[in-house]
Amino acid sequence: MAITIRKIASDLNLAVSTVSKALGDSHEISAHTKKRVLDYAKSLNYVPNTYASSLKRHTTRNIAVVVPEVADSYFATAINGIESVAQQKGYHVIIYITHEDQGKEESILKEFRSGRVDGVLISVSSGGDATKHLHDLAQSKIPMIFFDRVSSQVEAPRVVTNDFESAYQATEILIRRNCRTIAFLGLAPNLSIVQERLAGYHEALIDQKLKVKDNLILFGSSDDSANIAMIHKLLVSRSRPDGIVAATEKLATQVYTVCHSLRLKIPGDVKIVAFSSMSTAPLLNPPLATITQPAFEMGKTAASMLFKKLTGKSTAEAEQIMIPSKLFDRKSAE
Amino acid sequence: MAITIRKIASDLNLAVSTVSKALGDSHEISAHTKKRVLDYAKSLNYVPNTYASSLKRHTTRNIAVVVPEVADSYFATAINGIESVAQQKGYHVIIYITHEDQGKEESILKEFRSGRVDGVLISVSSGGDATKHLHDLAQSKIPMIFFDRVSSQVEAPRVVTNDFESAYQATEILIRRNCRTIAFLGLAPNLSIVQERLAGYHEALIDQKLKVKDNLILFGSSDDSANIAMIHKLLVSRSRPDGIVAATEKLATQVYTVCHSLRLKIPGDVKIVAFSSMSTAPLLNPPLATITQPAFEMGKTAASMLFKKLTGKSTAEAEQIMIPSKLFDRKSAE
DNA sequence: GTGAAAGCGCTAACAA
DNA sequence: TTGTTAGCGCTTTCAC
Repeated sequence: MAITIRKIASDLNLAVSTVSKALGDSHEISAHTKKRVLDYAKSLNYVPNTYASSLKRHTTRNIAVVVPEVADSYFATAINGIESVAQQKGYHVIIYITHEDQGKEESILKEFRSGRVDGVLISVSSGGDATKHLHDLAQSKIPMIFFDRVSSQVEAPRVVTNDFESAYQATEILIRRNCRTIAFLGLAPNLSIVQERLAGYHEALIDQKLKVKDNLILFGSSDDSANIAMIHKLLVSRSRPDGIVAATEKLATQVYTVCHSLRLKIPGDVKIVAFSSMSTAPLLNPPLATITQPAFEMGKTAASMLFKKLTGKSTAEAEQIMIPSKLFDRKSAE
Repeated sequence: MAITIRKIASDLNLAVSTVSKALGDSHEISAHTKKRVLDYAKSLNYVPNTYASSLKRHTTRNIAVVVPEVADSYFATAINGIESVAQQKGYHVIIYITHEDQGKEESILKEFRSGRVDGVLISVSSGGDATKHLHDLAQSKIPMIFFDRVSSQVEAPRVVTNDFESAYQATEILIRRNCRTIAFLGLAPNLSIVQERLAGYHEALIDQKLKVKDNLILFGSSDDSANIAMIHKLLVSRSRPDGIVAATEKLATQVYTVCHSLRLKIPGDVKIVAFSSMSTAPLLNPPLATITQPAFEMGKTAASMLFKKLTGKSTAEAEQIMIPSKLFDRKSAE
């Protein structure tokens, strides 16, 4: 049996409420009693039962972070950012991984109505177009903030990066380096970020009077070998691109793998710029030119927005914060 | 106000206990009543309040994962493994990041006595030698399993990899490739895994009749620029090594960075083998020879051990499971 | 098969 | 300043 407030109260000949207030450093309690309670509690190694107080107060000090994947430098770093502010505020971070599976995402979000968490930070999965579960949660009492992968259908505060401009820049740089057949590799086309990046790519091509060819726009999945096969096919086809804009780091490394196996030279045969937060990008062979998202900052900002909502200083419903990415021009695009 | 069991009961003209049992699919309840309750609950989108039931049952369906870092491929992948079994068992994973700070680790572990989690998986931080907090938790009712970075001072089940043999192999391969001045780069020397790896390195040198030189054994920290400076100093010194065994992937990439800036050739000037789970190791310049730990498996196994303890099929106190790492010989060691 | 009631550990009115 | 008391929403005897 863990030690409870009641035991402290009876041992000290006090009422439970007195002890509760003393522990909560209430001004109603005399300094003397407070000290007595605190000292005794410490000597007993008292730790309050979170569940009891959660039940009573309808608040949990837990926040949920829902991500498609955790072994990915963007999400791992964003989680770091989130955790840094959560920890500072005394909140706990529960991680939910959807593995790009919308069914999982739905059941996860549904659970949130059980009161296990006070708020939710989410980067949506690519597996599907349904938004009902997001709507339901947005409608509920529990605040939700999107980060990175947002849903344009659902009203909720969000933190994003400048995907459109970044993709535009990435494409432009390839054009400037004389690429004329530039492919775009994205994850599922239903993802907001993929749409934005694709649009940026598209516009850059148009602006530079290059044709947009559908067969150069490819969408991967979370199945690695399928992606490899897709990229392989692209790179052996007659319309082999001389430049690639990759919307995720996974796709970029897969391009590297395929190029190595096909003995294609980067950047000689094909140049590439990728959206990626990998710290090893400069160490790759060749160094990978990247659009580096401010992952840590985005996590931090999203968490701060959530805490603002939790403490009532509510951010407006559809508030959006944009934190720009940075282009690092490296060998792979030269 | 969320909808509760009581509302269902009164709407259906039943007792709360009946509803509770029906929801729990108890055999005491008639099929007819069960259906009535279940249907109505579903129509109301009823979700039970986890906190109330946790308070009552003294169990939370939460497990804690305590790691030094999350933006590291080993830990990220291990978390994936843990989450895969937790999700399947209907448990939630709360992530705690110590950032290699033992003070943080202590306060995190202390919180666990509040009943927020049913069990703990931990990979200890490097920042200090204290073990009291680990002892305290091991002594408490809440089960704890070590994975990867264990404490040799504290009795608890653990899952590890064959650090000693792996380091031995890594060192041996460098010797076979004619390295004669082999350095060892580790994190804090108080870490079990660093000790094991160092011992393996040590023994391989002895077995091959090479001298062990203290100035070739270096310990890094979580301060990147300090590590870089340390490595830089090592690589410009008169006793510059011709081989390096790096105990973590961070240190390995830092060696790459320094070598690039010093124009030192890998493997020509210095060869390197590193403990790492990076998926990009083969894509580095040059491809990095690695000891790859079974991160996902280790996470999965640790989680399974924990669930065994939670469900009473208790694993013996000091049970240890070892899952071997694999050596990938690549260009950096040739 | 169903219901009444006690209580998990804590908080917060309200009373003293 | 301190104490009494009524719950938070649920589970679980035990009685009907």
